[in-house]
Amino acid sequence: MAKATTIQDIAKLAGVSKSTVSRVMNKTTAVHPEKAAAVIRAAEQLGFAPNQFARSLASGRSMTVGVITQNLGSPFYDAIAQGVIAGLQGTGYSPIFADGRWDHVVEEDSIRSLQGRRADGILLIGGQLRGTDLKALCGTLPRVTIARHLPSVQHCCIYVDNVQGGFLATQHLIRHGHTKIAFIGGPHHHSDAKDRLAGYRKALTQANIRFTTKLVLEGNFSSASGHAAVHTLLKSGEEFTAIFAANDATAYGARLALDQHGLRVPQDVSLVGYDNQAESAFMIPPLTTMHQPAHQMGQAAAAAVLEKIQGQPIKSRVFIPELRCRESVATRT
Amino acid sequence: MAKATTIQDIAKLAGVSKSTVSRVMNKTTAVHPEKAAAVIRAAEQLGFAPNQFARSLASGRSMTVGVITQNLGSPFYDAIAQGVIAGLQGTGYSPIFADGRWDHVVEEDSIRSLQGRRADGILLIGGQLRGTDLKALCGTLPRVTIARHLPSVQHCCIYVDNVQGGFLATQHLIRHGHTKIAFIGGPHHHSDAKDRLAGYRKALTQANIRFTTKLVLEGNFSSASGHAAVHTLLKSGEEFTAIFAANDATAYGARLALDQHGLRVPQDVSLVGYDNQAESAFMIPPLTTMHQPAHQMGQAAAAAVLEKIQGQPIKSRVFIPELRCRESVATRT
DNA sequence: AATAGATCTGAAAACGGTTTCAATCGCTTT
DNA sequence: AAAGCGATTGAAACCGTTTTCAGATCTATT
Repeated sequence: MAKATTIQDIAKLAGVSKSTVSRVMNKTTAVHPEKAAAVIRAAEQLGFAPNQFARSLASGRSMTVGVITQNLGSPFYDAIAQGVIAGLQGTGYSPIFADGRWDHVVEEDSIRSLQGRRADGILLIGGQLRGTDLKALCGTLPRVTIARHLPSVQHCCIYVDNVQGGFLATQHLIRHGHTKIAFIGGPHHHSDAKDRLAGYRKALTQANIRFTTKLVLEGNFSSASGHAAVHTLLKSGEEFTAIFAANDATAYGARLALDQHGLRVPQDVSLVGYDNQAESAFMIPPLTTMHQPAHQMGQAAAAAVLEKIQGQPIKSRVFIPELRCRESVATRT
Repeated sequence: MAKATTIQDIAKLAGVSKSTVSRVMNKTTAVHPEKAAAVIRAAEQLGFAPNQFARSLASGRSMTVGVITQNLGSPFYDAIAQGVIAGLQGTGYSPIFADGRWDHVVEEDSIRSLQGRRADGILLIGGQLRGTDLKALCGTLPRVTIARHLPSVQHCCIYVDNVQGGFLATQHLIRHGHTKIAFIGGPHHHSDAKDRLAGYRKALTQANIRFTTKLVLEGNFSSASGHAAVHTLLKSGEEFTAIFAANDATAYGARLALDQHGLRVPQDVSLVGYDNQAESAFMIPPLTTMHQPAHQMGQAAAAAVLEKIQGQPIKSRVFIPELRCRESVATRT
């Protein structure tokens, strides 16, 4: 490509010094209107796009915030990312995304790389990093904000209460008269999955329903795992009248398996999902599920990093998922 | 944060010059093993992360490729993005994403910003920019690669053949004995939507089936629009035995509307989607749809930019979507 | 033993901006 | 008319690397 135009070229064309050009571009100091106009004209004429690298190097600010998210491509984390993008819109800061893939090694690499890119702030969404590691990081790193529940880092956590979500979903089923409720969870080491399971147990306990491991199946948040789980559940012979799936994708798989076994939803088996994925409203029947304010959360997180970058202390904030009642739950008579 | 450690700090600690440190870090020139070891030790001890800005500024290479995609959050474009990420993995280049949102103003802004970030290459996926604008861009910009069909820019196009896709889907329906096939499309100005419609017409013509506008509905690629389209279609009284929806999301909406009107799929109405979204395999019944090799395409596109950055000419490449037969199409007897 | 390469190495010049500092200018104030 | 002030301005330093260039040290040849 042709050599990019620099501040210097503009200075020459407009007949001023490069300092003045810089001032016009950043509006840091008043310059004579006439000269300013000349500079702007020159800039337009030459199609000037300031070199961000030089800019950041000189100013020490990168105007970027690094976002480490998990499972890019999954509805929940994508929605958060959208929220972050929206929250950063118009603030002059741009996000740089990195996928932690729920792997603390990948995560550490990403942080390294973000560090190299001199992100002004870092947003950690979910992930496997242990509290102690995080503490260490918080010391050396710019300004970290965490979208995840972490007891050891009380301040600066923004998260959605997964145990409450699991509780609410299960309670909804119980209120419709169900007592034999199966739970198809996520990987057992996954914090979201663990929390939702905890919520499920809490609801059972509160309603004096005996908890049995025979009704909890391990999935991996995929439709295929939901499908498989229903097969093994059915084969086990354990009775159940409802299923709470740890996410909507799992619920889809479960629903298909049920259909293949001639079981109707909701007449024979009630089904509740988690995530309120866009497709859920159009399932047959439309799926009752827990809505997570992911977009809102992303925006809140973005706002929080921004505050933190400006040196303000930020407050923790927890979001509560809401039940979206549709047609996949029937009353057990 | 504490001032980041620089190459200079390491030089001092290791007792060498910063040039040497740079050489060790980049392996550009052999240095005495002993000194190299000292440098590495020092770097580790100080937790050194090279400042990418300084690096890029000095070298003139940013080691990034800007990718302008459309509709972040939609399955197809997300899958492409994943492919691009995969294709860039391990090459030393990182992607910077910007969402063009199918709006040429946004698109131009994004290109501007990417220009400022001195992306070494630019990948344009879809979008509204006109051929002439693109030509202009190709002149001034680094190395642009286009994932989209553009007759005016013959070289360097990577795309999937949407008219062939539309043709194949419609043909599948025709082969199953359907002649009254409704088409629920996308916005009429959307190139993908237009192409799929063209494919639909082509299949009809080839089979000597009269084309009628009464059977083509305009949607916007959302489930809600598919839902609405089926309502208006049914109200119109126009007969039909099959629906080809321009994407899977639309098909989901259509399928629910059909169900609400007591129409069974596929016994009463056959349904074909487009995209092979992950959820489609788990619909009731599993949805027959056109699979687009989005991930592969993303990888191919990434490979292409890389080649282009290295100054090699790249060849255009067109991908053909494949039919994924599932259970939403029945033979019309 | 002298010389030509071949290896290493450090000094210094970019890279393209921002920012500090001091100087100039035109007015207003005494 | 001299002094003081605020508004503008340019020169120069600096940000942390890479990269060129030339010098220095070794090794191998004659």
